[in-house]
Amino acid sequence: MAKDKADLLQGTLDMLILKALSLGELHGYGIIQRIRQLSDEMLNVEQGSLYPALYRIEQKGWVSGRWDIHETGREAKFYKLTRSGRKQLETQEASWDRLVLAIAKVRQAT
Amino acid sequence: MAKDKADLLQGTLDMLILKALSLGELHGYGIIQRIRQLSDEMLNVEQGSLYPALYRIEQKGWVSGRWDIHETGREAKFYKLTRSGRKQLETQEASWDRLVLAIAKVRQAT
DNA sequence: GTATGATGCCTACCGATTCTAGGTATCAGG
DNA sequence: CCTGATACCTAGAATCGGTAGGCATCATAC
Repeated sequence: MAKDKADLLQGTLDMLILKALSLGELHGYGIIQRIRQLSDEMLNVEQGSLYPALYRIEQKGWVSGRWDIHETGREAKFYKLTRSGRKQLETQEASWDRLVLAIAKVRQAT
Repeated sequence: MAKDKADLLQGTLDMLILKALSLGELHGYGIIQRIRQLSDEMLNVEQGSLYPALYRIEQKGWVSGRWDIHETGREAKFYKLTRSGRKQLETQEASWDRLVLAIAKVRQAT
């Protein structure tokens, strides 16, 4: 990965994917681009990370996918957040906030 | 793990251990307690996570351990941060900050 | 006095997840 | 025609935290 790109920590990718999809239906490749763009190029999700993750997430019922043809005329598999997925996003965001807070507490210590 | 305790994300444990030791020499069991206490009971590091992590970190030269007897009269292995470990702590804190910032950016999106 | 829980160390294995590195195909632009 | 971007996928490596066990000592409670 490029030196100015941060590696993800395990457990954050699901949240990022769900968040990306919460902004609207999107296909896999587009999810990568959206995350990269929203993070000001700081986060780069590898394809080899994304597709297995999407599959896992779909198995859990958090997203549903369907093949379609988008405006450019090319086929792609579009994913949308399910109701359960939206709930899961909230849960994961809350966990993330708790973790960030807890670590901040430890780091405050002198 | 107790329901009000957060699981760590992979990659955060090293930073927490280094931070705990940056406050002063400590033995393994004490590191667990210090992290738990500093985080207001939000972070609970399991022994099965800590000892292997300590070993890894020592191999990397970030901490150095020595057996000693502490005030209670019991033996314990005390670890202290090395110069390299202090530098590593700074690096990991910077990475953590970047990740938190990047994820915050993604989450801001509407 | 003995049972229990806290302190203190350790290891083996499991499970989850991300990355690397490959593969395939289409399409636009130089 | 060749390259890079778009778009999908998989296999395998590597990492790492947790679970579950083991061992020993000590203080406290019953």
